[in-house]
Amino acid sequence: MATNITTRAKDYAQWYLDVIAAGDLADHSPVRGCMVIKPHGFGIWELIRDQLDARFKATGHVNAYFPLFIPMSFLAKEAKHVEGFAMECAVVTHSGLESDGAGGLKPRGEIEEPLIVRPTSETIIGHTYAQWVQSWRDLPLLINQWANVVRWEMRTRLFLRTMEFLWQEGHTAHETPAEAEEETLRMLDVYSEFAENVLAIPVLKGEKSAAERFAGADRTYCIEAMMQDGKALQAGTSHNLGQNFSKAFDIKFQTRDQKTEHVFTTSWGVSTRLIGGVIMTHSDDEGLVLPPAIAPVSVAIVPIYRKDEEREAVLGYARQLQQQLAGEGAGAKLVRGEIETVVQPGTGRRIVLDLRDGLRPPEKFFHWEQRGVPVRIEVGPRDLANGKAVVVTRVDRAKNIVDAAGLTAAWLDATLRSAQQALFDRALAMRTARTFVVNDYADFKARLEGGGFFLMHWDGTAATEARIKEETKATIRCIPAAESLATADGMVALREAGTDPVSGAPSAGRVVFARAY
RNA sequence: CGGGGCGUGGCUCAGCCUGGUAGAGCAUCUGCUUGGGGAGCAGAGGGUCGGAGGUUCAAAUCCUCUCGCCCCGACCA
Repeated sequence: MATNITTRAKDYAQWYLDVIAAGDLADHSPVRGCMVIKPHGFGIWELIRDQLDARFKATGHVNAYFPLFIPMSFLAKEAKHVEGFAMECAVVTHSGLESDGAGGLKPRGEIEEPLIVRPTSETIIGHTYAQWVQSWRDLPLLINQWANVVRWEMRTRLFLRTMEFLWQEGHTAHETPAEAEEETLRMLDVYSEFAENVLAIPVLKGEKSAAERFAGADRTYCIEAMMQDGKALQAGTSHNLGQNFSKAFDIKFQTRDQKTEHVFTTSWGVSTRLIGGVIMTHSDDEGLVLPPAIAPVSVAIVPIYRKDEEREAVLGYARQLQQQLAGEGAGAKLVRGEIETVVQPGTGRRIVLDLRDGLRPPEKFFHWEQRGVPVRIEVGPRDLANGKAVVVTRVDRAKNIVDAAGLTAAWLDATLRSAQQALFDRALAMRTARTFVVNDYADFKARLEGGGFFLMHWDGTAATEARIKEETKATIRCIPAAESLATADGMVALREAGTDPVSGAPSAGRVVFARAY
C-alpha cells in the first residue's frame, strides 16, 4: 500500500493532491493559484493536445495565435460578456519598474489604456474577424488557438481551477444561424468522442441552463463527467454565440443576395482541467492511473538481478523485450540518465527500460505505478531461464507470468486497448451506479450528500434553479441531449413530461442535478 | 473576499504554552552488503525556524503586520 497517499475514503481532496505529487505531475508555484506543470504532467497534456488537434484539423479547422493582452475597452463591448468576466480579469496598469527606495521595486509608469490579460479571446478575435470578413466567400472562418488564459480565481485547485491555465479555444464565424448551430454541436461531438475514447471518461452531452450559460452565448452545450466522489465536472463547453459578438465588434459580410449581415459565431474549449478529470476518474489509492492513450510512458520494464553476470544477461533480455514490444520501425533508443526509452511513432507504444542502479526493483515498481504507467513488465533471472516475464497491468494491478515470445507489438497494442476499455467500462459503471431518478425534493436533498447525478423534473425557470442551488449547492449540470439514460434505477426516459417537485409546476423533462467542481 | 487550520533542512513533523541560540524520521551523497512489492550497516552534507517590524541581555518560542498553502462558504473551465 502506498504510504505517501491519503486514501480516498479518508480525505478525497487530500488524496487528489497526493496523487498529483506522487505522480510527479505538478507543483504549486510561488504565485498563489498558479502551478508548475512538470514534465510528466505536461507529457499528458501534449498527448491530449496532439490528439485533439488532429480532430480539429479533421473537421476543417486551422490554428492561429491571438495576443495575450486585450485592450480594456474591448471587453466592455458585449454587455453580458463583461458582466461575466469583469471580476476575474487580471489588469495591467503599469509598465516598467523602479526602486521603491527601500531595497525593493515598485511599478513605474502608468499606461494610457489598461490592458487585460485574456480570460478568453472572443473580444480580440471578434475585432480581428471584423477586419478579415468582407463577403460570404470569406465564410466559414474556422480557427482554433492553443493558448494560456488567466482568470483571477478566489479558490484554486491544481488542474481543476488555476489562475492561469492552458487550453484551446476554437472561434468560428458562419453565414447562417443553422451553420453556427451545426458547428457548435459538431465540436461538442468531437469533445464527447475524445473524452470517451481517449480519456476513457464517459460524459453526458447536453445544454446548459441560462444560469450556467457562457457570458455572451445564446446557447452553451457541455460535456459533463462524474468524478469518483460523485461530484460533476464540466469537461468541455461549446457555445453558439449567435450575433452577440458580431454585433458588438461589427463583423459584417455581404450576403449572396447583396445584403449586409452580421456573422454568426461559435466558440468552444477544453483545458488542462481535463487532466484533473482524468485523475479523479481513474486513479486509485495507489496513485495515478492513466488511460494508455494519454500515458507518456505506456510500458515500464524493470530488470531484476543480483550479481554482475546476471545483470548483463537480464539487461540483454530486457532490451530484446523492449525492441520486440516496440515493433519494427521503432524510433531510435533515447537514453536519458539510466532510463532508456523506445517509442513507436503513431502508436501507444512508449516503452521505458528502468536501469537505475540506485533503486531496488520494488522501489521501481512503486515509482512507475504511482505515475500511472498502464503496463509494467518485470524480468529477472528466473524469467530469463524459463523464457517468461511478469506482466502487471495498472488498471487492476493483476500480475501474470507470460511467455516472453508472446510479448509482441500486437500483444502490447491489444493489452493497451483492453486497459483503455476497462477504464472506460469501470468509470461508466460507476456513473450508472450513482445516477438516480428522484421525484421528491426532500428525497433529493437527503441523497445529495452521497454524491451522484440526480435526474429530476425541472419547470425550466431560473427561480426554481436558483432556489435549489441556494438550498442544496446542487446545480443543473445539463439538460441532457439523450432521450434516455442508464441509471441505478434502470433505463430512464428523459423527455417525458412531469411535475417539478420543487415548484409543483409542469416540467417538459428531467435534467441532471449535481454538486460540481 | 468571510470562517477555520497550518507554515521549522528536499518531505513529514517535534520543539513554542513556561524565551537561553535547532532536533527526529524519511529523502540526498559515499562505501560495503543487497535485490521477484517501498532494504541493512557505517559515515557525510544540508535549516537566515515563510517574510518584515517590535518587546527583551537573549526570540523558532511573546506581540503586530504581511505572504503563502490546505479545508469550508460566495464565484468559476
